[in-house]
Amino acid sequence: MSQNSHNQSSHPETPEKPRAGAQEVAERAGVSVMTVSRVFSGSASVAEKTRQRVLEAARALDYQPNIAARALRTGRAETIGFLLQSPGALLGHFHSQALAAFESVLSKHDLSVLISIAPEGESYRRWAHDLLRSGRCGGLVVQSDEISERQLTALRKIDAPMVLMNFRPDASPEDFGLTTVGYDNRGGTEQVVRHLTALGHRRIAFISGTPTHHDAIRREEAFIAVTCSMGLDVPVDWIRSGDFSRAFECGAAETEYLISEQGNGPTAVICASDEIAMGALQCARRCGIEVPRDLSIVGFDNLRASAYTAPPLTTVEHSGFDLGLLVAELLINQIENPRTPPTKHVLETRLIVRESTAQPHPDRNH
Amino acid sequence: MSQNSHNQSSHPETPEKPRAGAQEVAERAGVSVMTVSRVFSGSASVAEKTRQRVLEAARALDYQPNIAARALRTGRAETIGFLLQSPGALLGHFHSQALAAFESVLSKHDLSVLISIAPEGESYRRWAHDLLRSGRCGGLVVQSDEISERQLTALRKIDAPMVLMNFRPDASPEDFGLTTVGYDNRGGTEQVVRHLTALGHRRIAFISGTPTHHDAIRREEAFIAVTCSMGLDVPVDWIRSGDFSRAFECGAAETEYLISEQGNGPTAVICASDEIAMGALQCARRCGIEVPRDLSIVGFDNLRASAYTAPPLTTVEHSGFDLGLLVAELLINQIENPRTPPTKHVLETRLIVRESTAQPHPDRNH
DNA sequence: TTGTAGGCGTTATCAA
DNA sequence: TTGATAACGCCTACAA
Repeated sequence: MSQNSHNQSSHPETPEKPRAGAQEVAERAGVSVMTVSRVFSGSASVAEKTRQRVLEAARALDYQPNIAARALRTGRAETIGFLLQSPGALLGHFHSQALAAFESVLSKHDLSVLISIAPEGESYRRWAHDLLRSGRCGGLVVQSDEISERQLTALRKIDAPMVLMNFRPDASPEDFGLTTVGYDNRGGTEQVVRHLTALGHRRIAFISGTPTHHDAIRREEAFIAVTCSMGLDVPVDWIRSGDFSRAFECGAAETEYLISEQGNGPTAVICASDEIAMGALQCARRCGIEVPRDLSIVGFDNLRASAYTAPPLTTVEHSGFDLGLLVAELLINQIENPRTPPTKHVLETRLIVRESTAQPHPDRNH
Repeated sequence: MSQNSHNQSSHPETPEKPRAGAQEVAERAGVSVMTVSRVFSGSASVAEKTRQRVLEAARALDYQPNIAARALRTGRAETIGFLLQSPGALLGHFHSQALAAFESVLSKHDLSVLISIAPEGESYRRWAHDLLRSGRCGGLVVQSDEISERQLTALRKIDAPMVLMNFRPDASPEDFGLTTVGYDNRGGTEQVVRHLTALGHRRIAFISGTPTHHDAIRREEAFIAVTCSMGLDVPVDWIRSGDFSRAFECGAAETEYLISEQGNGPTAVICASDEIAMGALQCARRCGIEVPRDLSIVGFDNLRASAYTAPPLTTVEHSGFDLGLLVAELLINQIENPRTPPTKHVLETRLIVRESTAQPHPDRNH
């Protein structure tokens, strides 16, 4: 819409003119439009004195280069799409944190961030493709927590700056030809298991997340691999599948199942997220199971609330903020060097020990 | 960047051409570019048969109208800026929810959502103004939780579709000339106080949020007004100022202060947010104060975790999702009817009674 | 219902 | 270091 009737500016000599273009600025500064263009795009060299005159004229006229004209002319969109798989994705603290960090870096590079949530029933590829093709975006960040192999293959065909955020990074980047960033879920899980075994636990259960979610898959895989390599015996029904979108409920329900084998159940439960762990905590409380005396519970994510649960939760920290910074950096690099080969990045995680874990109670230990 | 080398499409007859324009589509369909334009902008009527031919040609060529050219020509940006006051704003579940809802509505109208976080040390007005002036945005949603009167006055001068999200709606819209949407903090607070007095509480304290935050201000004002009108005596130091950005810590610290007056302290504490209440809950637990027997605690927000605290939290629910939907609706209306007078909207809140509130313990009651 | 001409504001190219 | 010119792809007139 942009109805134009701005006529207040901190500058005294403001005109009533609705919208100044490079032409007006040029006239006022006594130069050509090209010089104005050069000053604002920073492309070629302009004599310092001329530059100042142009800038002054621009300020007086409240001039801003028209982004649409620029995009049309250069064929480059100064906007990066941040693609989320579902509306719920925004509610997770990690994507929010990543987005905030991402935006802060991009805005410093005069790049805008466009948010787009996956339209129901449309292929990932078409969605991403359309954003690029219409000129809306010059690059993409794709939240790929639950992306399938097929969708991934389709995405590879898209030739534009792109970073996959939180794709399960088990293959090498050459294998799928895309730059990815993710957490070291395996390392985090291993730290948790070692922490528990060091306390003396041998009977450890696992409550997983959404079965298609890469974080859940990786954490579960790692749990199995690590417990196995340590010679721990984990009954198959101690690995419970869960659902991140109904984390609390599911944590409670699965915990109820696990503690039903009185005296024979696990002495510790590792949850694929802190929210699941909070559900587990409530279930234990309701059933009269004391944490950590009767049961140790561990989460994953280190939400802010996790230091304030009863008892405070032992968990694995990983920073969405760092993720966002890294994604921004990689994307900008791809824009500046279009032929950069894809790379894979794994961010560190850190075990935070609080009060929800302790030695197993002697009565329940072997 | 958009290096063009897409050459895979579900359609068989895909060309190697990098990027089809309306011209190519027109040729292929045997019509003029104008007809193509009409088909895609839906502006004028086109014979159904022609329309189909054009659509088919477009599909074959993978044509998408160039958004920059359109914006340049029409002077209309099909992008709406969603302006946040701080990176932290994204972490609150309400803004995330609102954003998700907002995006879902806008995308149905072929409008894009641009995220922008307030640059440090730049005036609100300039920030908003630049986004509009550069043609990046055709309208704005401004998160105004902590906007000052001065900034507000400056914003009024901007003439573009705009909605203020969560501005303290105590003046009538004509007074400040801007459309605003917010929650009924007063009503919510009143419900909480009535709930507590109905249980028999007479000694009620309040832990507020960030002093400049409109929600905190309104909730605190409402608390004072309601307790006063009910003849409750609230010592001045029972109204504690807080900080939403350090909510947990501050909830714990202020609660510690409040319970230090053993036997003479409040029997109930109302917190300006659930996170503050979680801090309060932890403090009580640490100090051996049993909730709700010795102290009732109420929050505000109904976070998902609030049903899983120990004990589950009595709180006030308000929907960020509904907020986002309403904001979208109002903004679209302003775009379609540029001269719509500003309006003010207040969303309902709802008391959720859980287990953190109960009758005051006889020993501590008068 | 369809086509023709022109220009939106910027930058690439070439010349001075 | 600066300027003139053309073109980016689309849409608003108007004419047919």
